[in-house]
Parts: sequence; C-alpha cells; structure tokens
Amino acid sequence: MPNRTQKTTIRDVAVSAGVSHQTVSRVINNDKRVSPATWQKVEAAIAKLGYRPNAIARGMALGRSHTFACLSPNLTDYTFASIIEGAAKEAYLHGYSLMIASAPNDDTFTVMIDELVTSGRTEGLIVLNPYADGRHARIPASVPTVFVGTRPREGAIDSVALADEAAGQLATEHLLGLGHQRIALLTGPMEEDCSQDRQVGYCSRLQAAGLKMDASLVRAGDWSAPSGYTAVKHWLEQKIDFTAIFAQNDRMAIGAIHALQEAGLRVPQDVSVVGLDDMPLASYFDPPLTTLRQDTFGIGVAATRLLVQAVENPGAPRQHLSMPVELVVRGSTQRHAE
Amino acid sequence: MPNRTQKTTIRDVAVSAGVSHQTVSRVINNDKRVSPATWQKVEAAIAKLGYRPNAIARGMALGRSHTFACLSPNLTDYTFASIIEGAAKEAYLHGYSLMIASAPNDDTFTVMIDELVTSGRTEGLIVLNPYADGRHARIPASVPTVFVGTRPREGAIDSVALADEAAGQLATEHLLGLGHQRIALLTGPMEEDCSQDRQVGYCSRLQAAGLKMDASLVRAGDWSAPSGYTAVKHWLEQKIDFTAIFAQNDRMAIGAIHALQEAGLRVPQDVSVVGLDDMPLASYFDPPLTTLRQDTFGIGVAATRLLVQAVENPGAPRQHLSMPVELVVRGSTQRHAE
DNA sequence: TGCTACTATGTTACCGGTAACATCGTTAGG
DNA sequence: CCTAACGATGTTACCGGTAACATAGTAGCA
Repeated sequence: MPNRTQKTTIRDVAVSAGVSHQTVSRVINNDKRVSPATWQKVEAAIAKLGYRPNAIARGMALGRSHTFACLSPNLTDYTFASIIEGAAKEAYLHGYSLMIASAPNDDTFTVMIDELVTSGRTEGLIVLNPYADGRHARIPASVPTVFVGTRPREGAIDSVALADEAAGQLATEHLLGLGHQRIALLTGPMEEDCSQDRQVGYCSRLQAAGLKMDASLVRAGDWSAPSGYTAVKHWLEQKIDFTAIFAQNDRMAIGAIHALQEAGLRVPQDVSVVGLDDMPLASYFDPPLTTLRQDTFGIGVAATRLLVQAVENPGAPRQHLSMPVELVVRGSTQRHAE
Repeated sequence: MPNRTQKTTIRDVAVSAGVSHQTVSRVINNDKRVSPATWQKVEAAIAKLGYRPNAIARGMALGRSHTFACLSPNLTDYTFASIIEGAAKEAYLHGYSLMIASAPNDDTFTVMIDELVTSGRTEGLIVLNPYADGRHARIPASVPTVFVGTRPREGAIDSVALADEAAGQLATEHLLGLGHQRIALLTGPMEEDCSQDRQVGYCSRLQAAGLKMDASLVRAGDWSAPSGYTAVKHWLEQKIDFTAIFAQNDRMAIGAIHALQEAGLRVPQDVSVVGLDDMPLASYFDPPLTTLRQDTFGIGVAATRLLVQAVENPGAPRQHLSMPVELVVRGSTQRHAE
C-alpha cells in the first residue's frame, strides 16, 4: 500500500507497465480489446502505484461531471433532510455525487443555480419545494431537473410528490369516521402545491359526507409549530367551534396542541388532532401524535432515479410520481363524545 | 438574454471579441493588464454570448476543484443537519461547493472517501463524528480534513467540538444547585469523545461538590430516544435511587422522561431531567425540556472556515476550536423537594 | 535618436483523461 | 500463397480552461 502523496496519472501507469496511456485507459474502462497479458501488467502497475482515475479530468473529457445538486429551502427540517438523505444514497448507487445547498429565498437560489449549474459543475438538479417562491422560474431550461413536492405541470420537468390529495382525504376520513363534523384545517403556505392539494382532499371528503365547508375553519400557517399555535389561538379567541383539527404537518400540529392545552382543552378528549409527516419523535409528545406517515427517504430515492433517467436518456418523456401515505393512529385523536 | 442551449467557451468569446482566448481569460480573472478598450469589448462579447466559465475545466487547469465534502453518519439528526447547513452556507461564501454523503458505517465511509477524495473530486473534508467507529483511520493523510465532534488529537487534522467538558459541568452544576445529589448520567456511545468529555465534566462537578461517583448511576445509550427509555427502565427495575438525570442529548432525555412518566413518576416533581442540544421542538414536550443549547450552525461555519484555511494555507499549524454551550432552563428541572 | 523597460496581447503547452484513427501482426478464406 | 479482416496497441487531437513565454508597440531616459 504505497503512500501516494502526489497524484499518479494514467501516463505514469503507462510508463510503469510499458504500454501506452490509451491501453491503461482501456483497462480502467473495462474495454475488452486488451490482451489478458497486457491487462495483467496494467493492473499490476495500477496497484503498485496506487493509481486512481481523476474524476475531474474524466468529466472534462466526457463533458460530464457525474454530479447532481439538490437545492432545498433548508437542510434541517426533517422532511427535507430525509429526502436529501434518500437522494444522496441513491445518487451514489448510480455513480453520481450529490452537492447540496440551502436557499431560503429565490435570490439565494438564483446565485446557487449559477454556482452549481451554469458553471457546469452539475448535470442534474433536484429542487425541493420549487413553488415556495419564484424559484421554479429561475431554472435554466437546459438542465435536467426533478421537482419534489409539486403536482405535475406542463413542461419538461419530472416531479415527485406525496399523494397530497389522498393524504387530505385520509386524514379527513379518519376524523369523520370518529364522528367529528367541525374539523378545522391548518394548511401550509397556500403558494405551495401540497397545501392546496391537501386542502382539496379535505374538502372533497367533507362534501362527500354532506358537510358544507366553513371558511372560518381554515387557516394557513408556515409549517412551523408557532404558526400552528397562533392559528389555534385565533380560532379560540374568535370562539369558533370545532372538535378536531387536521394540521398539514406535524410541527403545526404540535403547536396547535400546545395552544389547546394552554387554553385548558384536552387532546384528544376535547379536540382531536391529526398531523402529517410522522416526524421522528411524534410518538413522544403528549399525547402521542396521530399522523400520516410519508416515506420521505423513498421520495428522495425516487427523485434521484427520475433524474438519472432524465440525464442518461434525455429523449424519454417526463414522469410524475405520486407517493403513498399511511395513517398512523396514536393518541391525539379519539371518537367525538356525544 | 440569449437562450444558450449549448456551452459557450472562452474561445467563442475570443473570436466574437476579436481577441485571443487568453485575453478573455485575463478579463474573467480580473487581470488588470488588459487595456480598458479591450476589456470592454470582451465584456460585451461575454454578455452577448451569455458566457460562463466552466468550473470543471478551470478546476482541471488549476488542479483544484473548489469543492469540499462533508461526511456524516446521517443527514437527518438535527444536530448533523444543522452543522451541515452551516458548513454549506460558509462554503459557498468562500467560493466552494459542498458535497454530502452519509455513511452509517466505516465500510460505506471508505467507499465514500474513495468516491469523493481519492478521485480528486474534492479538496477538503469535513467529517462529523469520526470516532463513532473506525472511520477516522480511513482518511488519506494527504487531504485537508476537519473533524467535528472530537477533542484535539495529535496529527495534522483540525477539529471543532462543543466545549463538552464544560457542558457536562454546566448541566451537573445546574442540578446540584437545585439540591439534587443522586444524579443519573445517560451518556452517548462511549467510543465518542463527546460522551467521554461530557462525563468528565459531570464527574468533576460531583467531586467538587464532595459527592462520590456511583457507577450504577451511569449508563450509555446510542443517542436515540428508545435508548434513553431503556436506560431509565433499567434503573427503575434495579430500584436504583436518583432524583435527577443528565442525558447527554435531548432525544435520550425525551425517551427517559417517557419511561419515568410511564412508571408514574412526575417530571420535574419527582425527577428532574436535563438534556443537551436544544433541538427544535424541545420546548413543546411535556414538560418543556431544560437543556443545553449548542450552536450547531456555528459549528458548521467554524469547521468550514478551518478547512478553507487548511486548504489555502497548508503550512499553517492545525487549529482546534471549542464552542460554548448555554443553559436553557425550562420545565423539566426543579428544586429537589425536602 | 537609440536603447531599455514596460505594457498589451498573442502563442504554445499543459492539466488528465477519452475518442478517433493509424499501425502492425496474425489468422482465415479463396 | 496472397490478401482481407480482425485483434492488439499506439498516436494524435481534443475537452475548456490557465501558466509561461514570446512578441510587438510605446514610453522614458541617456
């Protein structure tokens, strides 16, 4: 195991093996048109010198960087982090590296695009929550891109999203099935597709149950716990009547529960609460949170697969994936009394 | 704004501006030895063609990729995610991109090193929790590296860590100050420096208070909530007596509280619990968690700064940073009754 | 005025790979 | 036995930048 401090090149190996650098190139690319004897000599030289092909040079010659970038509003929200983890794992499996950047707003986003895409560093892009702001419009048309968290749209961009409408239906159904009729809805920012679609699911189930939508029972948050807290505070102050809440994510659900408890209401005895995400410690809150589980890791994996296909097979038609959700019943919901 | 589909090169610009490609190179590198008139012609051509320098080619010519990699056991633990976010932000500020990979074990880690470092893709490495397993030994000596979460060691590697010993002291002091004398300690895996150092801080404060260490009051977890739960279960089954717990991270603290409550013990009336991290929803648990806040984002920033220095100034001596912690008192601790 | 020194710009080579084509020796078929 | 075809290997050019050196023109000074 030689202690290579400085880089060995393909030509060093060639000299050492007594062949041309091209023959070495053939060996490392598994090109069979090399005789077994030569092959062995080359392999021996590679081992002796501890040679490793330089990915940058290869990328240069091939015009391919074998690198993707994933742009996320942030890296710390569990949902994003987990999608990124799935994307990274799958990328490496396919021989790609993954660069990451968080872009809280679309100006930063534009800078990142320039840094990562226009500069030729990456050959594909995964964008989480592209409709959180105007960032979806800042993506060069020429770069293969997968959107995560959007419903299918026109244009040459793949997408992966939760089955948001089904999720909205499932949560609403669960609460309706428990006898709740006044179900408040706590949405994410209404610019985002998932907020809209989850609401559509909610509405459709209410209608199917013969209930009329009550606009005063719907409020938008920003996915954070405090925004859930604030929304519930508002409802309570307005003396709006409800027996259940469907929060479109777990953090807002937690904030909502906090506000309820602070007001002396018991969860689930007085108000049932359903979240969405099944974040890691969801079962450790008081009460343990009933929620919808989404396979965020799987979403990341799926996004990368789409991107690999888009990069390696540009002619193929764009795809739009919808990932299932699953209801996890814990302690924050119960049958409506009376 | 031309709709560049295919890449414009420096020579295209040169032709368009009627100069040599080298002159274009000078302009984009802000080399002043170009006359104002020529400079303008070049800039005009760049704008007209929408030219952007290719980072790969530049990296190739310079032998520098301007890319770092961050290797973490996973991306979803808030602590890691937040460090990575800090590292990424700071990296872009200095003109570097950041690749990420999660490596749950040291075999994966070795593969990643090969993929990212040996291949020449990255010129610097940030390794989170290098002593979680044998991964610290798998890093080529030639690549500038910063360890996060280790105490300073011999060798040519920078490090950033929490002031773990001080953190252990602070938590213990807080509980001692509340009159607790039988303080249980829930550590992370003992292979990790931070577990050891936090314990050292704990011990030193107990001794300073004239209390003797009781080995039965110390158990190791794996940072997860269930491991905290299990440890407390064990203590309770063994009828071991304690009035407070210092859990070395928040998740274990949450698990511990869960076990206590399940056994009918009240937190903080019967047992006080201190965590460490101040993870996002720490204040939303029941009771709100008293904990030590660490500036994980700042740790990531600091790590990147060290790495930039190490890369750009290889001769300089290695540095070891220690980041402060801060006590956040909430509802999970109170004065020991009687 | 002639020569040096400096400024602005061009030319060539190189980074470390790969592609395309060239060459040479051997084997198979007419 | 001659030659086409093929297999193994080498040579050259190129990817898109940068460095090093070369050159031409101009200004400064004896």
